[in-house]
Amino acid sequence: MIQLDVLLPLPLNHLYTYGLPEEIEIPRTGVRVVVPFGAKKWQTGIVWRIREVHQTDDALKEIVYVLDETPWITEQQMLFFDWISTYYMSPLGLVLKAAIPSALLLTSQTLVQLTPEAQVDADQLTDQAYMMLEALAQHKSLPLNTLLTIGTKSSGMDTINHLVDQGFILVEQDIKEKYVPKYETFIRADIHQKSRLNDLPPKQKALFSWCLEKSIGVAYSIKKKELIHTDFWSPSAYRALVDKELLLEKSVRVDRIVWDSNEPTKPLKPLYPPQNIALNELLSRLYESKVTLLHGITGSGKTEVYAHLFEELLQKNRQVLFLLPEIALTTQLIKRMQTYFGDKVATYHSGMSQNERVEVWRRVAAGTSTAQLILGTRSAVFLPWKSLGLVVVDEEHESAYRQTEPAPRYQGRDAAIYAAHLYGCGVVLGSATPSLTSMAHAQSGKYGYVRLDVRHLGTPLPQVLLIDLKEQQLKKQMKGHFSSVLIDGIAECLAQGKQVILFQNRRGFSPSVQCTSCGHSPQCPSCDVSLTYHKQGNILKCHYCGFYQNHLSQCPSCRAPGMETLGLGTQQVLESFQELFPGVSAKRMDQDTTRRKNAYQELIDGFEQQSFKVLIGTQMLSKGLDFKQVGLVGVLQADAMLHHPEYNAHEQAFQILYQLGGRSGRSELQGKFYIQTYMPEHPLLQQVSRHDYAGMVETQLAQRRVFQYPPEVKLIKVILKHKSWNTVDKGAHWFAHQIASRSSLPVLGPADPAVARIKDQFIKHIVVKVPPDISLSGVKKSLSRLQQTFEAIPEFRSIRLLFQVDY
DNA sequence: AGCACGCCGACT
DNA sequence: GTCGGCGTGCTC
Repeated sequence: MIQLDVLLPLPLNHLYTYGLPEEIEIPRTGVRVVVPFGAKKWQTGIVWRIREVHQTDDALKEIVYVLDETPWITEQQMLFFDWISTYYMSPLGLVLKAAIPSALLLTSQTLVQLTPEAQVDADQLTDQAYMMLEALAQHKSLPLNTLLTIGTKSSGMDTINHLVDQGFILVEQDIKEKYVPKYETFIRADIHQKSRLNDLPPKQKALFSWCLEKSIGVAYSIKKKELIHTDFWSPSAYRALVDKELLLEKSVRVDRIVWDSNEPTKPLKPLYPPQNIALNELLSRLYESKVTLLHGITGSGKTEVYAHLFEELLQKNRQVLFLLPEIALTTQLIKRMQTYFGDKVATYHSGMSQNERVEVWRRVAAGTSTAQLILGTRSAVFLPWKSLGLVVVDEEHESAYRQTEPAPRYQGRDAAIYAAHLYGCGVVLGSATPSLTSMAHAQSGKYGYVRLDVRHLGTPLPQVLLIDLKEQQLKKQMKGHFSSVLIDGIAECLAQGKQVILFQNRRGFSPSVQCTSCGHSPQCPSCDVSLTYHKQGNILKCHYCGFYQNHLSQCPSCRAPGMETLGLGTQQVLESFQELFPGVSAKRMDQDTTRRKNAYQELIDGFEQQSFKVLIGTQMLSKGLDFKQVGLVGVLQADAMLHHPEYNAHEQAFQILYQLGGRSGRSELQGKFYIQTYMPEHPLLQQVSRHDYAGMVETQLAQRRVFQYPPEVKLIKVILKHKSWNTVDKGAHWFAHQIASRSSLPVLGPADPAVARIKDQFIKHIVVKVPPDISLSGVKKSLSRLQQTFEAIPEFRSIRLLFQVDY
């Protein structure tokens, strides 16, 4: 008997075994199957293993359908998914769910309908049963969930079961294929009917003659869409011609992702000598299938070097993965690649429709010449590569490569490195400010290191000025949150006709509000955070669970008037800016103003085309944007970044500030970079002011060594959540104690995270440090075992426990 | 993740 | 007495 081990896209840690009915042929591994799962549900899964066993097992449920002949999941992907699951301690089923376009997974919806010839005796029925049958009589068939809303809930299922027993209704599974191929209507004119042209009424005549001309020599060459846009279009005339069979329609399956451009591709730009040196070094390392760090400062032209690398591989018919932290921010980059490589370029990211994802998936699996160069976000590593030749991870230090919620909680950059290892190809990690971890690997020789440090246009690095807020306040030089130095700088810059960028790392109007008489600050009822004031709608909002309430001018606690806004957000910066510079056009860019589709691009385009002079925003501003006319970048308060409680706060602060500074002065003139701070003597800010990346690396790596943080040790975070504080607290202490007593590993916590309660769940963190001489996989195994023990304790059973590896 | 089952307080 | 809330356990 053949048994199939099936992987289901659910948070389950096991494969499920099914029998194969005799009439179904043995499928290949990696194909999709539909299996019964649970009481009355069908699920789509992937055949992971096939086994032949001698004794039959009647208790085993059987496969319902085999959906494919050719697998959607390759052998290499299976290995890769397995690695992700083990390394990041996430259920394999969730890796599958994250990896495969959901359109490939079917939905089962239980449908209920009346048995056609059933004789129903209405007197025998309960009211509920009667109402259900009535509803079914009207609708032919209804989903089970809909039917259950009729009458009282608790007895619904019983009633339905009863009706099934009596043979009045039928219950069936209706599996719908979610992936819908796209069809387009093509038209051709019947040339043999040309003689009838003159008998036609004018509208039809015009349309038909146009089509005739287009149809010469080529059948079905006219797209209906195209026809609609001509001057001859008339729906009624068209209908008439189709009815007379003068025009013939044909529906053709088309790809969604064709690059719709007739522009021929352009040759690559020639490289400057330093770029050429970097390219040659990268090429020589590439074929050793190693990881190389390309450390290229802002403006050094890394992208052109990548393009030359891509060309080299595309010519050899190899596939290339170009990973980007966020695709929304990279329209310029995609366009640039398309002008070089045309339809070889395809994108893959969460913003695409599921159907588009499937199209890309198919092409990558088939190894077609279109979609050979994939520009994608982290999920693109899961594609079914056929001949992967190179992975480039741009801005490798970006935290957006890490997925934290939901599981699998993986690091896209590191996953890409493992994938490259699996497919036997090289990796290039690019950044102007490489992560400390990558830098440490480069120093130890584990990674290759290529430096590209000449700004090819000769633009000098910006001049950095640290503005001491304490001193400015003493001298009464502050106007709101702007120091006079900054104001003067902005005024001078604007006078020169240049643009200004202002950075404030917080969204909303201000982080919180507080009563001036009793100090009361409205809190979220479900999370341990103060509500944030949003001027739009005059509301207080929770950034964690979305709760909001009206902002009251009277204190809800002491009834005194005078609720004051605290702290500083982008909205407030914009307002004070406009008070200081009336008439100067300014806009803000943060999550609130860019949530709408295309809003981000519109802002960027507007700023680029100088339709406004000042851009005020959050972190988003530091990401690879290229504005030619920015003369000054100002940071309103650098201190909050440095006080962040994460172990890598300083590394991240440096990266953000350094990249921000790079936005200033991109053409021949030196830009200005003003940073307001209460701690101008802070070593990290000093390093920022000297553009001293190397110094920052040295200091921070030394600190990490002393305090035992990555890359010195590996970190695993254990997160516990429960609605009762007592329960999580007990559970977290138990867990931390067990790790400490069963191993010699350093354990931090249990500790409260910055926000200790979200959506009514109390949260505790435990951090396990794994030194290099201890097996990481061994530690993970014991943690998983400990989790099982933990979950067997009744008191702790309802605590949600999850792991974050290399966070 | 769903979904059923079972236990318990709140109402016609 | 039923209704519906949620906590718990299972899915080959």
